[in-house]
Amino acid sequence: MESTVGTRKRRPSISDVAVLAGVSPAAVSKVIRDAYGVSPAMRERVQSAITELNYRPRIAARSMRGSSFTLGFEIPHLGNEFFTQIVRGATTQLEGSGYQLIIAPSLGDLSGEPALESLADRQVDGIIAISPDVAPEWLERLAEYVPIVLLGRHDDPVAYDTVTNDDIAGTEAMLDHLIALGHRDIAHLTIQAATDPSLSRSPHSVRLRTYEKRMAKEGLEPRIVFSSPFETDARAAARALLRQSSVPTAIFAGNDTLAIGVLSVVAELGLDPAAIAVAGYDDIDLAGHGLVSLTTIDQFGDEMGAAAVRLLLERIRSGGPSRRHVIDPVLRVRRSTVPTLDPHLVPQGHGTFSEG
Amino acid sequence: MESTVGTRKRRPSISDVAVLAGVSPAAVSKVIRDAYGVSPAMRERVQSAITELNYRPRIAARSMRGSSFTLGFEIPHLGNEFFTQIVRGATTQLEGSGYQLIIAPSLGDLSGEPALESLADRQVDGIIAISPDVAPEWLERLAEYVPIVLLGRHDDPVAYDTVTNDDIAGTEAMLDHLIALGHRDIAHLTIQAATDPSLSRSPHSVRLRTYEKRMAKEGLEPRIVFSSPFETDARAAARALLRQSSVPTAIFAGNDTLAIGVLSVVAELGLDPAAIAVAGYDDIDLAGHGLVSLTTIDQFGDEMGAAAVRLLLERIRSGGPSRRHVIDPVLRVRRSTVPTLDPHLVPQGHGTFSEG
DNA sequence: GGTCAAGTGTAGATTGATCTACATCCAACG
DNA sequence: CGTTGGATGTAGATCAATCTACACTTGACC
Repeated sequence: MESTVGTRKRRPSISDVAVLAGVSPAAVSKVIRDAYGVSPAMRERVQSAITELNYRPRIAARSMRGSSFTLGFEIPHLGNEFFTQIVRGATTQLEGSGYQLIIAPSLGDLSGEPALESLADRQVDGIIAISPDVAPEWLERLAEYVPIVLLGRHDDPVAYDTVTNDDIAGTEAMLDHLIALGHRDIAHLTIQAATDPSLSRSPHSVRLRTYEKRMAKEGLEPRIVFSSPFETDARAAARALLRQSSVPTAIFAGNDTLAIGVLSVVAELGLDPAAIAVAGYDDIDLAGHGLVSLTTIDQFGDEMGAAAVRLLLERIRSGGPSRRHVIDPVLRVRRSTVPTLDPHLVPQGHGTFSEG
Repeated sequence: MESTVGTRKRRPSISDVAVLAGVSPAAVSKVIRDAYGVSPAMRERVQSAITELNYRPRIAARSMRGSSFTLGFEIPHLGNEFFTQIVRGATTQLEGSGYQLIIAPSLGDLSGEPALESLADRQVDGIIAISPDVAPEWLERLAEYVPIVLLGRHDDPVAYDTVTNDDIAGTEAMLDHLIALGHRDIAHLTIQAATDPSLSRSPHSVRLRTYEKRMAKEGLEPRIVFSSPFETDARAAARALLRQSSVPTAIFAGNDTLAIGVLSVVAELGLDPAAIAVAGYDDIDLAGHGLVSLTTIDQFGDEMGAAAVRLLLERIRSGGPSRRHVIDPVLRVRRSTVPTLDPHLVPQGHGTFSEG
C-alpha cells in the first residue's frame, strides 16, 4: 500500500465507501445513480464517505451491467479542420448531458472499421462516425449491437441515422457562382473514392457527380483531378494541373483543405492569384482568415456535430426508426474567387456574404 | 433476439465461443491472450469459432482484472493544430503496439481535471496529458493510480514523466533573430496563465519570463499583451495593440495560433505586413503554408508525442523513477519576419532555413 | 389489532473477461 | 510397474459495479 514508485495504489471501490458509511454497496450504488429508495439521512452519510475517500465509480465495472455514459466519435484523421469543427459542435451539445465523448481517429486506415470496432469493444452507449468508405452492410451489422449516427454519407440505412449536407445544392450553388463569374474552364479537385465512385454516396462522390452533370448541361468540358485527403497530395495534384499548357481559370476543390493546398501552389508557382479562381467546400475557420479568404460552401460543421449528438441520444433513449437529418449549405463568397472584394468586409472569419 | 429496431442483439461472449468450440471459457481466454498451455489443435478450433461468431472481447470486462490496452490522451482543445500534431506523432508511435489511443478534449474547462478523471475512470493503462493548469500535487496523486506523462510543462515530478521543449533556448533563439534584424520595440502576445505566472512552469510562462529577462538585459522596454488560447481572442488583443499610437515593429506571439491571429489583424487593418514582423512558436503545418509563411520555433510536436508514448509504455511495463525528456527547438525563418525571402525556397511547408 | 401500502435498505445474482490452482493425460524412465 | 514431470485443459474465485427480488419498518386506516 506504500506509494513506492512502480507500486500503484488500489483505487477505493464501492464497498470501501459502503463500509465507511456503514451501509451496503447496493445503497451506495443507488446514491451514485440517484435512484429511487434513498433516505436523506443515508444519502448524506454516503455522500460524505464518497468525498472522504475521493471515490469515483469505475466505468468498466459500470458498463458490465448498466451504461457507460460514453459516446464514441470516429473521425478519419485529425489533419482536417472540418472534422475537428464537427467534434466541437458535438462536445458543446453534449455539455451537461452526463455523457462523455471519446475520439478515435482512424488515421492511415481508410475504412475506419478498426476504429469503429475498438469503440464498440469499449461498450460505448453510441457511436458517431465519419467514415466515407465503410460498407453500409457492415455498418448495419454493427448497428445491431450499438446505436450509430453516420455523418456525411447519403446512405439509405435501416438501423442507423444519418446527418448530411445537401451536397447537390451546395455544389450547384458553387457552380452557379463560378459560371456567373464567366468561368468556362472549371476543374474539379476531389478525393479518390475507395469504392466505385459512380455508386458511392460519399459527399465527395456526390459533389463529383453533380459537377459532371452540371458541366455536361452547360456544355462545358469537365476536368477532374484526384488526390488523397491530405494537403501534401493536394499540392502535388495541383502542381501537376497548374503546370499543364492549358491552365483552368477556376478550380473547385472538394473541400477546403484541398483548396488551401491549391492556393499554396498558386503562390508557390508565382501565378497571379487573380487569374485563377479557387473554391472549396466546408467553410473551415481558416477559409475566412484574412490571409486566405477562400470562397467556399458553409455546411455548418458544428451544427452537424450537434445534430448527430441529438439524434444519437434520442436513439439511445427510445430507439425508433432510422432518421435522416439534412442541413442546407450556404455559399460564402470571398477573395479567392472575387479578388476585388474589400478585405475589410470579411474581418471575422465567417462570411458576411451569402448567396444561393 | 430478432433484429427489430430498438431491440439490440447481444454480442457473443467468451462462453458463446467456448460452447461452440467445445472447450472452456478459460481456454478461449488463453487463445485470445496468446498465453501458455494451448495445443495447436485447440487453438485451431477456438480460432475458427471466434471467426464464425465474429467474436471480439469486451474491453470493459477485460479491464476488470487485466489491462485495457488503452492509453488516454488529454488535450486542452482541438482548435490548436499543434496539439493535433502531437496526437499524430503519438498515434504513429503506437502503431502495432497493440495499444489503442482515446482522446479526451477538455475544451472549455481550463484545468483539464475532469477530462483526466474521466480517463482514469475508464481504466486506461496510462495517460498522456497536456494540461498547463492542473496542479502538480493533484497530478502526483492521480499518478498513484495510473502512469502519467505530462507534455509541455517543466515540472519536477516524483511519480510522472515529462516531455518538454527547451523553451528558454527557443525563446532566446527567436529574440536573437528579431534583435539581429534591428527590432527594438518587440511586443509579446501570450496566454493568460491561470496560476501565478511568476511561479508557473507552463511553456507560456517560461517563454514570458525569458522574454522579460532578455528585454531587460538588452535595455529594451517589454510590452506584454494577454489573450485566451483562442484565435478570436488573439485577434481582439492584436487589434487593441495595433490601434495604439505607437505600434511595435515586431510581435512575438507565444504560439503559432496566436501569431496567425495577429497576421490576420495586420491584413484586416490594412497595415503593411513588411513593417510589422510577426513570429510564433510551435511550427504547425499552417506556419509553413505559402500564404502564411510564419517565422516560428519548431518544437517537433510529432516527436514530442512519440516520445511521450515511449516513456509511457516503458513506465507501464517496468515503472522506475521519474524521467524528463527534453527536445531541442529550431528556429524557422520565413517571410513574416523577413519579407524579402524568396517564396520559392519554402515550398514544402517545412522550413529549409534554420538558425540557432 | 390487523391489514395494507409506501418507503428504505440489503442479499445475492449477474455481467464478461482474467487468473490461480488444480486435475488429468501421456510418455519416459528407473 | 510405479513414479515423475511436462503438457494441456478446467473449475471457480475474482474484479467492481448494477439490478432484481425481497425483507423490514412505519404509519394510516378500518
